[in-house]
Amino acid sequence: MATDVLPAGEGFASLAALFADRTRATFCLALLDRRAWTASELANYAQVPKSSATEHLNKLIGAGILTEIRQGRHRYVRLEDARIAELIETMASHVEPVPSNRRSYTSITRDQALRRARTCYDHLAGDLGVSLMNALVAKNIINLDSGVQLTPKGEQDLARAGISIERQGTRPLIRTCLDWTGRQYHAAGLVGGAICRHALASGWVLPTPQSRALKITDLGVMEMKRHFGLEPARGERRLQG
Amino acid sequence: MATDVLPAGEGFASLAALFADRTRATFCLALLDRRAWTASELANYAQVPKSSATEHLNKLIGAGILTEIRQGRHRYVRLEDARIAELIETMASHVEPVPSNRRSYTSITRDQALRRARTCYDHLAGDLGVSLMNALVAKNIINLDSGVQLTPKGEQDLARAGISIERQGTRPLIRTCLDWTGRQYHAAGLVGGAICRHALASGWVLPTPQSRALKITDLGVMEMKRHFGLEPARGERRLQG
DNA sequence: CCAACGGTTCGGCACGGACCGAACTATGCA
DNA sequence: TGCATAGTTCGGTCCGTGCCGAACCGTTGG
Repeated sequence: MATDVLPAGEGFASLAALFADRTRATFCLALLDRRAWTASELANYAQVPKSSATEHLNKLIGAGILTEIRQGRHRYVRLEDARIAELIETMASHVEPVPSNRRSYTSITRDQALRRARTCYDHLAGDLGVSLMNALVAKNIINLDSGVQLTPKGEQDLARAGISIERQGTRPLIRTCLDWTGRQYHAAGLVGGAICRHALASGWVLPTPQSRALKITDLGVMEMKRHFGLEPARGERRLQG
Repeated sequence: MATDVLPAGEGFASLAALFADRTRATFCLALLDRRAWTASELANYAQVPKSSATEHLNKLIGAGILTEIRQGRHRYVRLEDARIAELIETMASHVEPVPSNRRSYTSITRDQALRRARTCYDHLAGDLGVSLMNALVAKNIINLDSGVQLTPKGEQDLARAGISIERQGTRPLIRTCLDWTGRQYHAAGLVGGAICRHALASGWVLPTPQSRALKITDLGVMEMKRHFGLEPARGERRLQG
């Protein structure tokens, strides 16, 4: 009869429509790596203007597929939860050629490199940035008792390592900056910048041609252990935030 | 880099697009009951013209979501396989209000009624039609040795039950007709029509107002058991084809 | 203060695709 | 044969929505 209540074809179709766009689908597949990506990174990855990315992200966030974390002028997004990730993986596994939610080798290694160590503005990020942050706290170079602050002892320790902090301008001495994962922080501000500059200048890390990824040298491993008590982030070391 | 191979956002989006239409979504949810539906039934169910239904079915079949079974002028479709059904159920379970892939009570009971017994053209279908067919074979009223044929004994048995078969026109004496499930057959042709006519005339089954569903009466249960050895299809009796 | 940069808003454009009616084909039955 | 019905094809219309550029906003750092 015409008055029958139809099953939720409406809602079902709406859900599917979220993924029925090439760009949004590309976003979601990229986000399967469970990292938090910035809007620009996704836009660049999917080859669309930032304005388009914004619109797509609004839809996906509004529908509860993604969550956002605002961090200064950055907008990090990631998959809402494990259920969503599973849904996307299930759907992706039905795609013809190969159940490939895995990516190309170069893509994987590039991601791993970025995840391990990279620059963020002018400071260190990635696993390296996060564990450096932890080490600085452990060694009482900075403390988190009220906000985040450089300790007098910390300033001496840094100076002994060859890193002098020149107070200048309005830039805060030290700031926390949200890492890619969206769960952990690394050090920014004057201190973060100074450490990064020194690490590059001293050959602790090497820049990579077309990327923000950094390569940690043997010298870097040694020196960072000596000055900051930093353990090398070998293999798949995991840190909880 | 611009030359990077993007993950299969393309195929992923195409898959999602299949479900991103209200009508196709309604079809798929309806088909979750695993029955084979005809194109007209789906069109009627989703309240769209048959021409639209045809187009949607072509897409879904072309994409491997549905399979079709052509039966005379009917086009039965059902979900391709269990994997597809699971995919749809997974997606449907993410739809907001309630993980409702179940349907309204009236809808369920109407389905059950139709599933149990109904007319198909002028003959009996549904569980009743299928088990009647089986009973007719068991009692050697018809045999399936070469095609399907009415036996001389069968013709006498039917006459004794008050059902006389008048050979007339070009309509075949007996035919098989694919049932809703797409797996089993019931009896059509002159014999099928005569049995159905007699069942209605004798009060073995009662028609239903706005539906092709039939209600089996106590008399019908008794008589069909007596004449055809038909066991009453109580409760959820399942028959394998 | 200014410059640089990440992100947003807005308006216009264009394309896809869902819808529908009407004519047509094919099957089943009299 | 003819009639009724299931399904298909075709053409036209219309709406949604993805895309993009340009101007704008807010944060960061100098």
